Amino acid sequence: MAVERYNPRTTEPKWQKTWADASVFATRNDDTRPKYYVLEMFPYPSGRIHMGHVRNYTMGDVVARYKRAKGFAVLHPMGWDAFGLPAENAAIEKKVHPAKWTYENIAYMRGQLKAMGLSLDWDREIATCHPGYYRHQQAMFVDMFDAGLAYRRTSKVNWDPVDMTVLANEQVIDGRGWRSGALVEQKELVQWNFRITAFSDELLKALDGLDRWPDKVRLMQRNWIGKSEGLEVRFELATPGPQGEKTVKVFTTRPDTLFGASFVALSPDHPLARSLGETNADLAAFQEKCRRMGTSVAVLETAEKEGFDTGLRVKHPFIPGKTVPLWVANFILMDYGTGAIFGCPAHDQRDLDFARKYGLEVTPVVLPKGADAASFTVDDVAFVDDGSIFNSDFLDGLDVDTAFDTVAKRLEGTIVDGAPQGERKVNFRLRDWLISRQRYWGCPIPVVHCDDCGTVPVPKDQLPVLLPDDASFDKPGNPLDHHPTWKHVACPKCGKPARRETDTMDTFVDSSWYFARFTDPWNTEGPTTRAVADRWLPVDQYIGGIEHAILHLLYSRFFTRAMKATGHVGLDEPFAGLFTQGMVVHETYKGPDGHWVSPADIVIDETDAGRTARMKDGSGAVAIGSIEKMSKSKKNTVDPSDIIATWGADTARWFVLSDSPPDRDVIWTEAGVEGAHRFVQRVWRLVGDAVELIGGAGTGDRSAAALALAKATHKTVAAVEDDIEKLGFNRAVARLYEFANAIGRVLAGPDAVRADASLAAAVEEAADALVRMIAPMMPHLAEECWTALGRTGLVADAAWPSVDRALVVDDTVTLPVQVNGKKRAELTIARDADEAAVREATLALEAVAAALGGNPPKKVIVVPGRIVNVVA
RNA sequence: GCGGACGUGGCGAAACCGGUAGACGCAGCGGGCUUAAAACCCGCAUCCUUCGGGAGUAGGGGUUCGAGUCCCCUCGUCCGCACCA
Repeated sequence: MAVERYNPRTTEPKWQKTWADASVFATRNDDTRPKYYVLEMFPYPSGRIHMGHVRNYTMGDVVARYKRAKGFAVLHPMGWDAFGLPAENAAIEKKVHPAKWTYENIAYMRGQLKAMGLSLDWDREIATCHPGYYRHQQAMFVDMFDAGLAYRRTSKVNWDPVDMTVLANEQVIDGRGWRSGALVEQKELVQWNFRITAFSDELLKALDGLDRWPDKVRLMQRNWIGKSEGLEVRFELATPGPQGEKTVKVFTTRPDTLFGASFVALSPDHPLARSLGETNADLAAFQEKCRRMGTSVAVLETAEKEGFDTGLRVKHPFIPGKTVPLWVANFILMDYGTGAIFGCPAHDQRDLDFARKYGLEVTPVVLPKGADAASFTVDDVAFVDDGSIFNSDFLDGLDVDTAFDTVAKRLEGTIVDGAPQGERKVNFRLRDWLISRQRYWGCPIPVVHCDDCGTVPVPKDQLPVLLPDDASFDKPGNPLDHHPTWKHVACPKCGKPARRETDTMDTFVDSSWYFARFTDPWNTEGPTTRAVADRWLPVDQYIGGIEHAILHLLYSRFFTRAMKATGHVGLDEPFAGLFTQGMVVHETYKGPDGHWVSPADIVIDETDAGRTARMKDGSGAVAIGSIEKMSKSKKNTVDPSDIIATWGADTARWFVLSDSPPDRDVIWTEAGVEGAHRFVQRVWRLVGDAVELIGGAGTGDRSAAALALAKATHKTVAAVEDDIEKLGFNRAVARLYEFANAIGRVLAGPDAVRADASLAAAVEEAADALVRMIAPMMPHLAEECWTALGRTGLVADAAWPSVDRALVVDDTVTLPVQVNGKKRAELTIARDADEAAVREATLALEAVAAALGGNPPKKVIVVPGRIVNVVA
């Protein structure tokens, strides 16, 4: 028997055409079967797909094809997150219009995705930069404006004074603009925001119901929202501030430590700090220095803690005559709480670092359990846990919670400057969502500014507000702002000359509702068609990178609520199931000249002595570096198109599913790909070999060999099904390898199969099941095998094999037998044997008897179906 | 700095609820087939060992009849931090 090698290069395009011609994966909105919506995070059209996309879309495709086989009406669409910075950078650097650049990238990447053989409904394809998409986004912005969910306020941005442009945080490198190298300044602009904080509590509470989300993502979102219950305390200034300020309001979650307060600190942008700065040149210089740090929280908080003593003092609320100094400090954020804190160094690490640096008092007021009040001191490590309060007058002896309440009650009842000195307050870390971007390639914010009428939303019948095609990118600043005519319009209300808003929306807005648009992308009247959206949503399984754990997912959760409030959808939570997949990583290599070199240019030699590498062109030895995220700068990328051209899409798909658990990083290796390809050929050979032996009528009782194979088949189907349901693709792959080995062992003896009709029938069943099971993972190979087996139709339309439960469970089990927790023997016994029988059989074992040495066991622990442990 | 995760053979991993650590794959080694090579097939493979056994899941401690799994501490790596997507 000679089976030709399987040739993916001819086979894969053939089946892709077959699927496309028959519209196999086009989903009808009137399909009445139970629905299943599987979605992968749509790509940014950067130019070419990368291995991360291959992994992400393969996983989604396995789920989509599996659910189709299980009888669901599957919605599995694809689109493009098409607005964004790189298109504008390309316009500046390569003089190509962002639209042209973007649409060309989309065309190329669409071809790459199609070559992967994904079961996508391409009829629903959308691009967020298309007016047919963003017009609806503008309409929803107007709805949200009317509902009070969109508003303007002043916020800080990173300003590049040379390029005269706003910089993204990633464009600020060591405090300087990435292109100009100029020191970045903080600048205040009036900008548009979405009122996500209106939903703070709800977004927090609803996390509990998202039981098909990873716990880590829910925890990260919980911490991000950051609900904390505390107290606002107004400290009285010992002498009034320059504007006559009498008090400073701080927010604290630890009022119990008030007696340990040794300073009060203001954000450099706190109104009182500002007014003090007006008359104090040194303070103004300090504030100026703080403003040169950019706006990134990570930078602000990792910077060396610095402060400035204003010279003013505030009165301690409880200790008559005591005052503490008022500082301005660089690590106090104006956006959180009241922009001011009181510092209790003994019980807060950051305050302690600050106090040690500036020689401020450190008074411990919470005593750890068992510590001695007379000798307890705090040196370099703050004590932040619970304990009993001391050094604190009327709080002494109380625990932290009780002291909190006592302080709160006392301050609520104290009147300072005409108001209670303390007020209980629930504070959130979550800030409103700043959506204004001073950029061209984004969705224009549909608003007109009129001197008489103020801020006027563009009426819906005048939407979309289109981007002008003829923008110029060679001048610094926002192309929309310096466009000669675009922003000059008549006020929609009074008709007088007015100005368009020139800010565009954050691209996170685009990706906050695309999943809803996919349900009816053909609707020209509105963003969604309610009945259709309500049928398909929520997304049953959403798959994407962990890097989106907070922002994209939280914004989408908010936007869905906003869409509900404005009547566009009928649900709160867009994603019922979430899976976050790991990255594709690769070894790095440095060539003889010390520069990074591409894996495509080297050869790896593996021997007993280890792995070495050299240049393919013979130019010298290559140093093998660490395994890192694929990146252009380190040249450790692999182009999916090259892989598909060389090995075929099925090989690439199989590899990214096989090697690592899907939520962990997978290391791309050439050897691993070769292994995956060997399996492709192996399946093809197995099916070819099986075809020669099957087709007879397998009737009557099964032989022992046939029963064994049938059991292997049904156990494998049950296990693979379970694995795919849990997205454990690497486990499913391992089981399919084992199953192929089992089939291979039977096919190695073809004469035995020919002599045993029941075995031939079992082989046919096994081959049939194997093909159906690999179909979601290697769809082209599966179709080819399906045809070879003589099946009609497409395996893409075939059902998932059903499991005969009677063949999955065995009559006997083999239990490990431990003595004192160490394995000493095995016991094979009837599966339904009761505990007494297991105990008796265990004690009769030679190894157990020897270990006991004639003494009775102290204890025998029998865990049914699992283990026996004898305690001697 | 804050928040979140991860760490198991030469390598990627498996072990689902606290119950046989290392399934499956990669690389390696030995053998078969072959004039030869590739492909393919079979086998060996955590470490130490006096061959009885002992040690072992980043390191240290704890709970338990039993810990890779639970708890505490330490170390290392990775992700996010609000204008990259």
